[in-house]
Amino acid sequence: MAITLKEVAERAGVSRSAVSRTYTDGASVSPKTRKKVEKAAKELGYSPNALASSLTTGRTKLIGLISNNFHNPLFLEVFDLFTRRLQEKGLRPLLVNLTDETDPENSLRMLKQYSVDGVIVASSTLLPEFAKAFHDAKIPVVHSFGRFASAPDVHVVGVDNVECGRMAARTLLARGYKHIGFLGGPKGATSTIDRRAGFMEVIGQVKGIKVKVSNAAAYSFEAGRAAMLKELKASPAEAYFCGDDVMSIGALSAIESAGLAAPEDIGIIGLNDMEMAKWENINLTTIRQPIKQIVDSSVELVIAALEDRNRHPEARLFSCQVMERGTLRPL
Amino acid sequence: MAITLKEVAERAGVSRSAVSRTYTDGASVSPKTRKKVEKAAKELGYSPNALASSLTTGRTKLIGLISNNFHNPLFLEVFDLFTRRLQEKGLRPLLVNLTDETDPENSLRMLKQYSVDGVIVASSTLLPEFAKAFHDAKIPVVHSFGRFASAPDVHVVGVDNVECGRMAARTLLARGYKHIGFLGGPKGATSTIDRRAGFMEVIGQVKGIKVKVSNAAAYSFEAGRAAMLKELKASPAEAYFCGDDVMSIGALSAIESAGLAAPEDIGIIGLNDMEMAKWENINLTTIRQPIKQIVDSSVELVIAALEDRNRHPEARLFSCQVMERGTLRPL
DNA sequence: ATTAAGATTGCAACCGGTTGCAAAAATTGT
DNA sequence: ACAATTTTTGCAACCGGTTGCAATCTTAAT
Repeated sequence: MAITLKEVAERAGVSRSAVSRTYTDGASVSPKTRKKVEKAAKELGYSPNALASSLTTGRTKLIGLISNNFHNPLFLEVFDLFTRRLQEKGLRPLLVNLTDETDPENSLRMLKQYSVDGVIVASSTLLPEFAKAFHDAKIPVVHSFGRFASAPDVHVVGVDNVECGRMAARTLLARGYKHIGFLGGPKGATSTIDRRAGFMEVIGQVKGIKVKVSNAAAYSFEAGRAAMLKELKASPAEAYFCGDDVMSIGALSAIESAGLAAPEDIGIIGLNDMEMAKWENINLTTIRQPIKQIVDSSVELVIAALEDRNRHPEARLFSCQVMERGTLRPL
Repeated sequence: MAITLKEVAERAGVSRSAVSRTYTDGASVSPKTRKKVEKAAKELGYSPNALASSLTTGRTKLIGLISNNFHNPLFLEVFDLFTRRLQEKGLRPLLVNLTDETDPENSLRMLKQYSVDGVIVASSTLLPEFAKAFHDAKIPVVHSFGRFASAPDVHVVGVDNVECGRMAARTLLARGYKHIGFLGGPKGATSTIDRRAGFMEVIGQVKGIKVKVSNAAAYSFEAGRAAMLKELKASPAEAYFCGDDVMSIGALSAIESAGLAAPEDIGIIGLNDMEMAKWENINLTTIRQPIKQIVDSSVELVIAALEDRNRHPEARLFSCQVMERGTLRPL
């Protein structure tokens, strides 16, 4: 077993409180005792047990990081950013993979058992109700990449998907496309619903534009490819706004398989700007989500939420930006 | 604050021990008390505090999952598998991102503070010494995707990289390539060193084969692309064994940029078989690492290690397999 | 030198559980 | 019905820390 407070205290010839106070900042310890304690601690190789201390302090510095996006390369970047940022802030991510099998009920209970200080739900496909369950259980929660609401139930950090839809539509129109397609993610996904609304709103304001709407079965390569192959059989549009980058790459692959090319025959604009999008052989024109800012802001917000448990639910939105690359014809 | 044991005990009209025993399997409780306790617990919404119990039991069911591969898409799959598997076994992954800035010392201390039951180091680029530090600190550790050693210091689960190198060489030779290239990952990476050894061993046994060896700066798209662009300037080989799939895709992109094609002009064989490798527009011939087996075996091994702390360090190797796709000329 | 104020210290109770032990209750056998 | 077992139960100590409080020690001021 590891070295304990008591052993250090004995070796240093002081009380257990003295040792404890040495490792609690703001506590009163004389430089002399501190020195003695630190010496003893070093000799024994002592490091305080964070879990034991959490018992009395009520803080574990554990943050539940919940996601169900373990197949979207963007989320590898997201996890990278989250883990780094949390580490920087002295917090530890307890990772939960919300697969279809694990029922949410269960992961909530588990996170309660480990008394996490707060929870970050990182997913665009998860329902707001899920995040709300934590809120109801009095656990500070922020829904990262969640759906915007003007009076949210829980803290949300993400992008305005409606605006993304508008942006995509404007981008396509500006390039003179007259017959355009919305190739969304799964029909039920709130992100898809919102983007579609913004998209149609802009298109609706312009005369003489033909629109096609369809949905892929998932935000995945295969689904994107399948959906585009289907499009290509019926009369395809001139350019598509795809659900996300992975789907876009699937669509590009379908276009290529059909002996066509982007942007010459069909234009594609994606969404996310994951690292891969700028690989030279993909070179995808896409709408960038500022994931670093979203992550940093989420962490900041969860910290704020656990400092003030009654903080009013807040929505933080970041604006996206078109990354001009090679899958849409030039302006 | 959450409901505690004591409150449940009072409500159920039993002692605290009775409540505790209700949630400890193997403990002796009569069906009658159990029922009373469960009723009270349900009414109050009680769930036991795992951290408090860890104090006396010495088990947290927390497993440190350490990695530095947050830019390799394969590792998203790996994390997916690890989190699922650990969850299935009732264990919780505490994720640590070992960036260049965070010194290892630090993460060791942190994991001690959270008294994780065990640690899984998931990385092929991390030195065995790092994993050993945990071993020395008496924390059960398995180095997943680590370097094979016949008398390992610590549990290792992975593939035999020397054999992978041989396999790659044989595959290229079987296809009649006479001038072949080894385009490794970073020079110091043990995985690269081992694969190169196996590769050269096989090549050395055959007469009349010309070999070129070079290294990319990292297991990354950019590095793979840069390295291949450099190759293309000097007289390139007919086919290359690339460090991994991401590098391979970078190399393919370089080939394409140069107006050449794979496999017609230059053949490529990668390593890993990440999901993306089978995307139709990539269609990479590669050597598959059985990551599911590696992950499952790692979890099993870390569990075994924490049940028997004196278990002798063990190396578990899995064999790889060539995935025949479209970037090498046919047999 | 004396006193008041401030800083430091140790005691003991507590955080939310677990567990060895002995007493109490239930079960078994005759 | 009674003794011998076996099960169940509560007490109390403990896990590794924190913290309010009162006692002690310093320091500064008169």
